[in-house]
Amino acid sequence: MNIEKAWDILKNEGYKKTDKREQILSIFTETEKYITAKDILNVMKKEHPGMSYDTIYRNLSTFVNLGILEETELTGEKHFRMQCEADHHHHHFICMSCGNIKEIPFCPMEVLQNAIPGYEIENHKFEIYGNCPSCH
Amino acid sequence: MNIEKAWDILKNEGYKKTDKREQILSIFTETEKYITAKDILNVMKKEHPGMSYDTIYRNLSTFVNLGILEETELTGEKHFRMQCEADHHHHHFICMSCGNIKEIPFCPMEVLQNAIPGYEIENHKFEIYGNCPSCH
DNA sequence: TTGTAAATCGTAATCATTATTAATTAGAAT
DNA sequence: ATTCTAATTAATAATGATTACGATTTACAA
Repeated sequence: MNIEKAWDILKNEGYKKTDKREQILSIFTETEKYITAKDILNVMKKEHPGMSYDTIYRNLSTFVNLGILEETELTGEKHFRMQCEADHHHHHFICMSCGNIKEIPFCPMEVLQNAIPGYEIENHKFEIYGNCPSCH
Repeated sequence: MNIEKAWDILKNEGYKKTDKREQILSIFTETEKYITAKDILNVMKKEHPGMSYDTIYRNLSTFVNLGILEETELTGEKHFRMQCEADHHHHHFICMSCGNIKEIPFCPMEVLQNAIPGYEIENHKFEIYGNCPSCH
């Protein structure tokens, strides 16, 4: 996902083009990591001292709903990152030292469904934490 | 895990036997579901109107540290349940209708480590949500 | 250029959780 | 049984993330 694609989606859904949205999106293009609402505020308030949390949370929520961002819960806080381009379903390894992520080309769901017949799987969470090779 | 076993652990670690702890533990023995601090307060304040959140959170934290309870993060809240007796590592299917859980006799970690050589896995989260056969 | 709905600001409210202090209590020692 | 002491609890306040709200500003279509 890149900024142009994000704007295509936003425009298509009738959302307006604003500086704040542009800036929030650009922050996400500059990192691979999962970041928090606070991280975004810290960057943005340099240029816009009167930046409101409402603006950030509202837009993050919009972006997640439109599939522009993906969201996960890490140690009690919501973390966000750009939705992956990948057309295939996948999961992430999250490095606890540097915060970078690695795509895991593997999903245990097919195997799993056979293990619990009769159970209707609607969603799943599969995240792996540790240290990446460069932080090892 | 049952109450007697829990008290063995607590006594062994020097914790005192109190009514509040007894009651918190007994609530957990009466359900398979993951429940919140608030759920516990709601039950306990019927008998002890002046029940304190501090008591609940402090004891939940103690119980988790001693391996009496297990903890998970569901929709932004901490949820708890009795630690499984099972001596083998496993995961849970969580029914979104009735809240009951089913043990999944399967963990994708062995397969996974081969898929990302060089990455040091320290922890993982693997939870499956959906509807169980009786809620289907 | 103007009108209007959308977006933002500034701030307050909410919700879960943690911390603090004083009072109470379990269990050991006398 | 009584006393002592550290552990536990009650009551309440503080914290931190997130959500909500009224007033103001802005994007953009007519």
